[in-house]
Amino acid sequence: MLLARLARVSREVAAAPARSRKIALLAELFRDAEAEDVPVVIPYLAGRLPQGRLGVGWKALGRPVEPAAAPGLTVRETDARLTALGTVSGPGSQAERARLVGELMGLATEDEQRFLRGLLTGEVRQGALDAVAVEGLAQATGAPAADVRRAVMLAGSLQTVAAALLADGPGALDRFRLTVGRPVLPMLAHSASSVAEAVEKLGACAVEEKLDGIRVQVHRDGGTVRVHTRTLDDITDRLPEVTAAALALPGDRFVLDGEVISFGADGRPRSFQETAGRVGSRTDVATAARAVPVSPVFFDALCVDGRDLLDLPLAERHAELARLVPEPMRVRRTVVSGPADARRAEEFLAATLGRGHEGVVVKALDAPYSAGRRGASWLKVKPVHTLDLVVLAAEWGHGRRTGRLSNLHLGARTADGGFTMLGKTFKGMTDALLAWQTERLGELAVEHHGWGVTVRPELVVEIAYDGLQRSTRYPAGVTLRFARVIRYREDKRPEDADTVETLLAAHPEVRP
DNA sequence: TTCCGACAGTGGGGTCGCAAT
DNA sequence: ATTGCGACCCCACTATCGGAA
Repeated sequence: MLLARLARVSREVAAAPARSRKIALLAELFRDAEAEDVPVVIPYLAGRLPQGRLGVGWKALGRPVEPAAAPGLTVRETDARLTALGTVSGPGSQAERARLVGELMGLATEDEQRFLRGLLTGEVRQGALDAVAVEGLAQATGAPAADVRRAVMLAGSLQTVAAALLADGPGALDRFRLTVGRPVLPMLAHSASSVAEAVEKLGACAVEEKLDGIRVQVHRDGGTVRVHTRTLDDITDRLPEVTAAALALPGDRFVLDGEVISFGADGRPRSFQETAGRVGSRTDVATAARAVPVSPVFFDALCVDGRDLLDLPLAERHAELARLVPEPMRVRRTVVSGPADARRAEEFLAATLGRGHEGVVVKALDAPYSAGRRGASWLKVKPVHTLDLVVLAAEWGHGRRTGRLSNLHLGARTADGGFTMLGKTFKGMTDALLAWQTERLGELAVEHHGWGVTVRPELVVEIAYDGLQRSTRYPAGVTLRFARVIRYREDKRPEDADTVETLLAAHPEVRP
């Protein structure tokens, strides 16, 4: 199959607003793909490369290359060239990668170049990723969409399921069961603004402490342990403590879900930055482990003694977890019978925050483990802080925000009457707000740049954030975590904005 | 008919590893 | 030795479609 066909379908998918139309377009393409092309066609139209990321970003893409006049690239040749590109390393590799990318682009038409750039940067912007591709695959093969989706979650891979399905038909889906050693996509949580709201929605529930670390899925099959991240990356080699802990448990074949976090000598959790730095270290793991030892803390069991627990209610899965994993290696929790009991949940949240943790996750006791989904039966609750800050600049948006000033530079007042930048945010804006701020900031602009505008520091905006973290990028030595816009405060003047001093005083645990 | 669940898009900051300077 | 890029951790929020209620 020619790459040009994929590029054209991708453009049509992007242009079709209806999800059903996107699915139909993908299904048609998948039906026409030859068996050898399937392992490439499916991920490409789901906006991903089968090889994963190749070390090519905007810089390596470089200057535009003169496009080919007529399409000639096949899907298979493209894939072969990108596979070769992915193996390049060592001195001179950046230039070599750029050369190979340029060579490939030179063989591609303008349409194909656009598609390839999207794939390489991970931004195809066609309004369809894995979920829509799954529906398309189901339609192309006549298999029930729910069954295909479930197989993908259990396989942790769309292309594995696609290849099996197109080769052997819907019967192949039965092969995809929870298997120790093969990671499944983890269940995720929605947010709730308060514990009371969460308990109101869920009824009888468990309230568990939310640790600010790295999500892990741990598989043990006899003497073999594998540790995977939320995106199913294998990080076993970086976390010897987790392997040791899993091997010490009184079970032979199990899959556990939990968090890895580092505790300080005082028993309190270290900052997310410290834990993440440790988990990210892979060159000298032994040294990193001495400096920042980590502990696994589990909250769910997907499989125990080889028995699949996914469809059991949380209450039963937790009973299995408690049988296998001793107390200190489990997340603290309390069980609440319903809204009438919500005060106990509030107290538990307060105690959890007092221990230095991030918040809680409220989970319905009767809910199964919805692998790969952001189920409504898990609700996280974290305290939110707010500040009044001043807009110092704004950047032009991309995609659907093209032509709008989007990303705001946020400043806090300093003692000398000036402002210091604390970070940026693009979150929390409606289309109407984007239009309004584009207009208003245009009026306040003092300098126009390619990236946006700097403005007179006059507009006050109320910002929500999750906490402070240390920063080497910003002059105050701190930055806001997960900053988002609540609303503009036109009733406030810049001299009413919050100061760096009050901000630092509110977060004594963070020292710039 | 209205409501709501699921998705995709739009980017944020930090840290590490690696190659280039 | 330092700098810059890319990958991958953490993530919030809005718009939209389409099925559920």
